[in-house]
Parts: sequence; structure tokens; C-alpha cells
Amino acid sequence: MATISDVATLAGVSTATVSRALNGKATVDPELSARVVAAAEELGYRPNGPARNLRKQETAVLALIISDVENPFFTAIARGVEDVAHAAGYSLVLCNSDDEPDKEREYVDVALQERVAGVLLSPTGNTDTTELLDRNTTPVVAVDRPLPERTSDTVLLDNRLAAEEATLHLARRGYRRIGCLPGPSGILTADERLAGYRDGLRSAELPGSTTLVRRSRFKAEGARQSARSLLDRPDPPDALLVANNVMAVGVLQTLADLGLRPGRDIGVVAFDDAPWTTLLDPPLTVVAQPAYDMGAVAAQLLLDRLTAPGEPPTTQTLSAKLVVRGSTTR
Amino acid sequence: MATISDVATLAGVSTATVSRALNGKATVDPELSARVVAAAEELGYRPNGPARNLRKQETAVLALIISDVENPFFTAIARGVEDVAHAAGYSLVLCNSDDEPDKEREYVDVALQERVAGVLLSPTGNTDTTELLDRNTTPVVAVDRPLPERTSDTVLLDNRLAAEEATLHLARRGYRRIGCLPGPSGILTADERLAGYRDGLRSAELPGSTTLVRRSRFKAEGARQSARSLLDRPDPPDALLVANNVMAVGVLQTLADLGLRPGRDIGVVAFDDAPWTTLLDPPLTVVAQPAYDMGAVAAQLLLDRLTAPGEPPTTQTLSAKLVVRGSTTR
DNA sequence: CCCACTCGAGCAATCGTTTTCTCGAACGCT
DNA sequence: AGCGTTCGAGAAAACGATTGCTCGAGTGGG
Repeated sequence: MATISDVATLAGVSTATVSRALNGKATVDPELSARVVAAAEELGYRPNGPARNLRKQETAVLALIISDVENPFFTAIARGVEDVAHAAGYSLVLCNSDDEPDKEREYVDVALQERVAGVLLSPTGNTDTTELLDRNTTPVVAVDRPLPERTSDTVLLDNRLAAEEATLHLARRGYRRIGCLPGPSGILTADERLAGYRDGLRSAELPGSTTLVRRSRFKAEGARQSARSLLDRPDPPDALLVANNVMAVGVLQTLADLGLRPGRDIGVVAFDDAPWTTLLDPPLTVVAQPAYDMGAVAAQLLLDRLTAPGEPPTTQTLSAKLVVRGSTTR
Repeated sequence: MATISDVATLAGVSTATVSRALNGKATVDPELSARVVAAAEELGYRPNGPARNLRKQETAVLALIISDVENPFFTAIARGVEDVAHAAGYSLVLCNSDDEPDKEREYVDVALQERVAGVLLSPTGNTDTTELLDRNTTPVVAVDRPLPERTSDTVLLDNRLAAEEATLHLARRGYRRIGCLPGPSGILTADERLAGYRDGLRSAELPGSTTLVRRSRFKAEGARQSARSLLDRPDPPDALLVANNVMAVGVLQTLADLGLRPGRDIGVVAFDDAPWTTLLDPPLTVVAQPAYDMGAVAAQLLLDRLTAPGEPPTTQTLSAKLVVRGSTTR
């Protein structure tokens, strides 16, 4: 592959002039500049990124580390991040941690090594990762979940309030034994949703008990098992609050298996407004998270930090919106 | 951030020794090696990726450029690619082209500049892109769609056969006026699905006509309009073959709006076995593409090419599976 | 006892850019 | 005409790693 000196030779100038001409930097004689451009074109010259990055000590790349590429919530975040990053001239590297702390750590490590300009992270809570980030000056923005020590910019959703609203909504619709599948313990979003659920029960003056709560990973399979175990009880719940759309698939499959119709037989609210939720009969009542906006805001926060380091970290908390549909109507 | 010479100074050795010790290369005195490791640990040293890449003239990064991160089909491909790449010690960069030729070209450009080890691409058909790739020696694997000139390794699906089978299935179930929403013209997968649809009509001895075909982008909105325009005809179709799961959402919404029940009122087959397709009532008959496998195979092909360049390019064609469910049962 | 060989570690070159510094020429002003 | 200033382009020094080459010390054999 052609290098800058090949171009320089062909154009009959020095490499410095090539660099300046191609980057439109200082004033270069138009004629020379034209020769350089022609030579670069002829050779199909692409600047060597690593060399440039090494010299400039900076890259125009952001890394986004999310826990599940197959979850529409996270891909929507990714899209929000990408649109903002792209508009600012940054490329986006998307990494999939699968919610595995080791994989997360590994990807953070790669990102730091490659000297990306900044990292957007939806943390698993791995302390190794935070330690790694603490030792470095690369700017980080936490999305959806905070870093254990709140030292970075953070974009969150008010999960607790959202869960409370959803629970209250179920109570107002007359459901009395409301169950909850909040996701794995230790993950803040899950814990907050559980807390909000309890708030909701309290506000509705319903008895709070732990027997109607089942924790599992944020996966369909875990949700299937949880739902099954709740519904097999002698006193099964008459409504379910489900913590994300992937789990919702598992829950709804289980309900279908058991012949339970959402709404009439059992109230269902799930987090995330996936496109297919309106296709169900009855359509699914959801807590719509502004995922795209979360990504866009996070990216903007990161870009701001790149241009103005040293500012104190901020936390932005966005709100979810309850979208009432048929699955909470008897 | 600490450099290799900081480590060398602290350990009291040369940078060469540090490099060798940390990379486990030549035989290094165990005691020195221990000192180096300790020094590196103490300083939190991470090798500078750009510098290393520049010197080694290679990176352990693959780029995957897909046209829609929000389409489960592509994210499943991404997961397949990632699993294989990760196991081989490569990181994966995911880029989203949105099916926009310019964005695709731009991302290919970035990938080439950053000197990634290889590129996996689901091409939009942009000739600029192919020209760019032709001028370079970076290995490329095309996934889902071929590059215009079949010079690269390629992983495809037998779209034509799959579409024919789906069409035949509809015909056997007694649907007589089968419509088709194959996606945009110019994209090979779309064109092949259309061809397969026509094959199917022919095999079923049904009249082929262009009046029951509507082309649109691979988006829900386009599909909504197409479906509406077909169904508003005086002689509407009694079945629809839809080219992907995103479009299927649009079609199913339109059917619901019009009060048409899949299966009974109108047969529906869609490409892609998204998780939610079983939740519908009736559940959706789909053409299940082995997306994960396509990704895994593509990644393997790319890795093979990296280790053994010069082999003639191969094309692997995988098969889809028709999964019959309620939406094609009257 | 000396020579040759091995082994391990450092020196220095190298990768391909960007950017500072230097220098020569040209121009304008007094 | 001479001097100072400006302007543009080249020479060369980084950036931080890897690696071929060199060299010194130690060892074993003749």
C-alpha cells in the first residue's frame, strides 16, 4: 500500500508538503497542492491510521460497550450514539460484553490500548473494569447503569419511578397480586426496578411480599423459568411486571403455553417499547425507555468532555413513559 | 500514560527487554522478567496500540459493516462473527451503514485506514466501495449479499430457493393471489427473492403478474405503504410474501388496521425467524435464515484467508428453513 | 589455556505520519 | 541598494512500540 513518501516522490515534493496539502493545513502553493492531490489519487493513497494516531496522540474513534447486541434497547442506544458521533466526525466501535465481566474488561482494555478518544459503557459492575478505567485518563460515560464509584458522566433512566408507575397502573386496573421479574440482582437497573415495584405496591396499599418476585438474567429463558415458577404456585400472581423486552418474550411464551391471555387473565407490563409489542393481541402495555435519546445524550456528554476536560462529571436522568395498551385491560 | 521506556527505566532494563518479557518472546532471565512484570503492573502500563500496530504492520481487529443494527437478522450475524473472532483473539468493530452507500464507503475507508486485519461486509452495491476495496489488499468477506464483482469470499443464502419454497407453500395451502414485498430493487437478496417468488408461482401454475409486487426499502414504513397499496386494489392479494422481519412488522400492523386476520383472511410468510414471531396469534410462518451461522462461517472464512492468503475465493451458500406456523393456515 | 560457541540483553533502526524548526527566496520599505 | 519581514517548503525530530544486529560474558571442548 502506498505511503506518504511514495506520494511525495511522485509529486516531486517532500512528505511534509504532502501532509500539509492533504490536510489542508498551512498555505501550500495551489500548483503543488494539485500535484499532490493528483499523485495521491493515482496511487490510491490512504494515510496510515496507526501512524497518524501515534503521531497525533489521538483518534477519532469512540467505543461503545453494551451488554447485548440482540436487545433492541441497546441497539437503539447504539443508533443514538452513532448518529451524534458520526455527525461530529467520530467513528463508533461497538463491542458486545454479553454482560460477562471478563469480556467487558477485555474490551475496555482493547479500547484503552487502541487509544480511542472515549468510551461509552453500560457497566456490568465489574470492579476490575472500574479500576482499569480509574487508572487511565480516557474519558468515560456510563449509559443505562452507573459505574460503581460515580466518577464519570452518566446517563440514566429513572427506573425506580418508572417501575412504581407501572405497578400503580396495574393496581389501578384492579390487579391485586402483582408479580415482578426485575432481572438479576446486583445490576442497578434491576434493583431499582424492584425498589420501584415495592414503592408501587406500598402506594397502592397492596401487601408487599417477596414471594411474587423472581430474579433471573435478562434473558428469555430465565424469564420463562421465573414466570413458570410464579404461575405454578397455589396462589399465582394476577399481573406481572417484566424488566425488559427480551424477558417479555419468554414470559409471553409461557403465558401462551399455560393458556393465559394477557389483560383478561393476567396483567402484563414490560419495559421497552419494541416494534412488535403493538402486533400482539392484545397489544402489550410497556414502559417506553427513550433509548435513542439516552445514546445521543451520552455521546454528546462524551464529546463535550473531549473538548472541555476538567469539568465536573454530570449525571443526566431521563424519564420513561408508560404506554398503556391492551395487556393491562381485563 | 506510561510508556514502555517508563517501564524499562523502573525495571532497570532496556525497552527491548521489556517488550520481549511482556510478549513472552525470546528467553528472558526469569528475574528480569519478574522485575519487568512488576514494573508494568505498578505503572498500569498498557502498550500503545497504534505504535504497536504501526511497527507490526498488522492489527487484531476485524470490521463488520452491516446495513441495520436494529435488524435482528444482522445482529445475529454480528454475534456469529463476534464469537468466532473473539475465540481467535480478534476484536470486532461493528459499523452501521444504514444501507446508505456513502456511509458504507466512509466506513470501509476508515477500516482500511486503520489497517484492520480484515473486513466483513454486507454490501449495498456501491461501486465506489468495491473500487476502493479492489485497490487494496485487505481481505474482504461479503455476507448475505455478494460484491458486484465476485472477487472475494462470500457467504450467501439461497434466497431464490427459499422464496420459491415459501411461495409454493402458500400455493399448496390454497392461496391463489399471492403478493410479494421483496425489498428494494438493485439489492441482490431482494431481486433473488423476487425471482424465487416467480419460480414458485410458475411451479404452482399460478399466473405471474407484476401487479402483486411492490418494492420498497427494507423498512417497516415502506412495507406499510406497499401492503396498503396492494390491499386497496379492487382485486387484492390473498397472501403475502414479505422479505424481512422489519418489513413484516409494517405489514402486520397494516393488516391489523384493515381488520384482516393472518391465516384466515390472508396468508403471510416473512423472512427471518425473530423471537416474537411465535407470540402472535396466529404465530407467523417464517423463512428462518441461519443468521448466526452465516456470521460464524464468514468470520471463519476471513480468518482462514488471513492465515493462508492466495487461495482462490470461495462462496458458501447456506439454506434457509421454512417454519410453518399459523399465519398460513386458514 | 585458549578458542569457539551459545545465550541473553542492549543498541539502534524501523514503521508512516505530523509538526517544529530552519532556511532560502521574494518582496516591500526606507 | 540594503535590510527586514514574510511566506512557503524541506529537513529532521518526534510519537512508542518491535526486532535484527551486535557485543559481552560465560561455558565447554580441544
